[in-house]
Amino acid sequence: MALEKLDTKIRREQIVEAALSLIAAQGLRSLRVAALARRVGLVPSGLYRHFRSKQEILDAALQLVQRRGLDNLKEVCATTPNALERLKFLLLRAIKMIRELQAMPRIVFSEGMSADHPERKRQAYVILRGFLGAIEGIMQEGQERGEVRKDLDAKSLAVMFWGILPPVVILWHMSDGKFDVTRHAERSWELFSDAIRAR
Amino acid sequence: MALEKLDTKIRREQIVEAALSLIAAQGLRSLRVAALARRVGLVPSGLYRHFRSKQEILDAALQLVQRRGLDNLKEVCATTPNALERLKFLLLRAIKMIRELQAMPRIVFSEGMSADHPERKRQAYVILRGFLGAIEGIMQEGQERGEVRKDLDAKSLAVMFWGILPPVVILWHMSDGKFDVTRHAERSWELFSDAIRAR
Amino acid sequence: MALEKLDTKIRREQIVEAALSLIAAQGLRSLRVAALARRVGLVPSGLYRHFRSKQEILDAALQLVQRRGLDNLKEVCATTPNALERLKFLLLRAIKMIRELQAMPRIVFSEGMSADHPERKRQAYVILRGFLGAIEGIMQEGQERGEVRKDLDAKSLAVMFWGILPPVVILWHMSDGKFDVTRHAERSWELFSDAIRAR
Amino acid sequence: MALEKLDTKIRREQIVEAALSLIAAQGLRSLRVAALARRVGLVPSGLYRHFRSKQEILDAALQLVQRRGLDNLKEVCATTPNALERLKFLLLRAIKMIRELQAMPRIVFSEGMSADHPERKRQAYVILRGFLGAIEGIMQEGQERGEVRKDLDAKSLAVMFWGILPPVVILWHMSDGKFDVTRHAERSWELFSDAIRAR
DNA sequence: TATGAATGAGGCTTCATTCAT
DNA sequence: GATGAATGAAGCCTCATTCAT
Repeated sequence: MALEKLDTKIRREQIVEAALSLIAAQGLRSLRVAALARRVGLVPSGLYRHFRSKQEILDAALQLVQRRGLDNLKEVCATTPNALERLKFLLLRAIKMIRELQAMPRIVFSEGMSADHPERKRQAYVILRGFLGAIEGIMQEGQERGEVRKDLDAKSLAVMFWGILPPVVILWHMSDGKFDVTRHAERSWELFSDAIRAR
Repeated sequence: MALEKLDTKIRREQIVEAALSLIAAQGLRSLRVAALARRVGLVPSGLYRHFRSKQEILDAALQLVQRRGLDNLKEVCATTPNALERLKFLLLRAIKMIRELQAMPRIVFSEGMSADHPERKRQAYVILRGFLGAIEGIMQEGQERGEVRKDLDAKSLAVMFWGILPPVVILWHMSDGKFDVTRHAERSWELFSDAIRAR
Repeated sequence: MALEKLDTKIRREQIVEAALSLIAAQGLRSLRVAALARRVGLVPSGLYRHFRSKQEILDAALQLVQRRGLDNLKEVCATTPNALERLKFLLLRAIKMIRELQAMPRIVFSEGMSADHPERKRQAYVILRGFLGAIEGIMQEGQERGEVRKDLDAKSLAVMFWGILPPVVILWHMSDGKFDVTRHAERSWELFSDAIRAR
Repeated sequence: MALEKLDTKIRREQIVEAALSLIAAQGLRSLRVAALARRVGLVPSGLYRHFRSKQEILDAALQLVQRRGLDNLKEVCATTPNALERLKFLLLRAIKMIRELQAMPRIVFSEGMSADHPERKRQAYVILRGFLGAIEGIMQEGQERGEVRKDLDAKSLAVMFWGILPPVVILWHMSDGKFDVTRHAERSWELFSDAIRAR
């Protein structure tokens, strides 16, 4: 219908964005190239001019997720040197992204990840470890700066911090958005930050 | 091949168990009736003597998950009246079940849940809320008995407690079992129980 | 359940009768051995003690239909020597049988007849021709006895007479029994008998 | 094999035509999408580009049958105002169509009609009643114009006239085309038209 | 004689992908 | 760059039938 011919670079972005959005809505395994094509105003076969396969689109989506996450981290770190503040901002951003772009966590938790292609599962794990490493860095800095208790393992704390997200996402999804994620995240954060704050 | 004829009651158990196991390994959406049949030494159509459809198998799996969870709760509550001890035991049991029967969380988080049949999504949510309610009850009792801080909302605490599990499961799965779930769960528990313990 | 062990002869009759009844209700192609078995209080595999295959049951049903038809003819012919009266009685009996045992026409018209096994199609044709032949005989006698017009071909008249039935059955079936078959058959008969009556 | 790509409009026609032809040959219940696809030089899944399901193909076939029947009626009515002539032409056309496109009656009589989807049975009945209504109209006009006996019910006459067809079709089919339909139809018509002609 | 578990062929449909236009 | 027809693999399920008990 549209028959609007767009540059491949623009198309690739559109497609990946649409993929993320659909994954957010329905999960990775439910992603159909037909639905994806429709979303960008194309016909299924049209996608194959821009990507060699569905897999390639998924790979690109994963990379986008990584890039966004890292951008988030960078921006947050630029805002304040305080570890607890950084973490709080990070959490808020993540929560906001859950609403806007729920795909981010879903693409990472997704079962499709493993079943289809162990390759991508590994890749997702690498990405996740990257995040965890970055958070661990923040934790360590916080310990060095006397903001975070030193008797706790920075690595464990990083996992715990990140761990606030999954249950929130799950409840958000299972309750069809009725569960108040922001409130719960805030309460979790209060308890958690109180518990790890250096006294 | 096998042609070992077994009673339908036994077969049903086998099949549900196998389904849970496959879901644990590959996710709900990846569950194929062919694989399931092979697992129990049957031909695909053979399953249909014992269940009317794949859906029915999934329903049975969900019910089994629920039953096991409730049994866990009951047994744990019978062991000790102390809220924090109950929760700790509950967590340990859950962690053990993650190893044995990782399907339990996955069948609940699964994206397939929603996409395929909203019916089952709702059902899963009901089950989850049942657990959360039970945990909330334990928390309240704990507050009344002076074991748990009274300035925190029991409902939120229940969600937070349950929330220890999802990240653990995810990491366990993504790391192909290399992530040390027990250790992490214990550390999370220590931090959490310290934070909520009445002073 | 029943586990009532019955003589094979009785069972065979039961089964054929049930087959006819089911065919009457749903058509030949829709006949399932599971349904058939249930109808006689047996389990599917139980049928195979009495018949070697579904085909054999169908063959037996066809033969029963033939036998009943011939019995009808014989009885009617015994009642009166008058051709038109014989035909009228025959028609009334057939109509009554459509209600009671609609299978008779259906098994003959059935599409399954041809598709599955040309053998049976041929057989059904033989049976039908037998009936038509008998009716033709009645017509000829009627012509000889001066009851039926002699300028018409007895064979054609036989087909026309028999031809009253199919549309009646079709309408009966399509209208879910709401179409008044008796009335229509009577009117058809009046017109037809008037038209062929010797003047 | 063929890999001849054809326009969807053409394909739809081809497919419906092929469906009608296969139904004519083997009956509605015997229609397999594999056979249908082979007939039009496609692979089974190829049909699904042009129709959403087998049901849809069947619906289209039914509509085609209706359209053809109505076209017939219209053309015949345009030829002559005389009721008996109209009916005769109509019969001849129908007989010709039985040869060409025997599916037309079969799709209407089919048992599959009822068993599979009561919806379609109802639809077929509506179509049939449409025809019967049209024929009734012709009869009434004929009565008004003094061509047809007024002492007979137009509705009944319509059913009787239409009723000439089913036995003809059945015999044609059961005899594998050896039964001379044209001759029989002509004789039936003579008897019938004589009987209803106003004197 | 009857049961019920098991089989294998075959049915409809979905979906990622290819290819000529 | 985009379309739309076609493909083939794979998925779920039905059903007649066999066989040990």
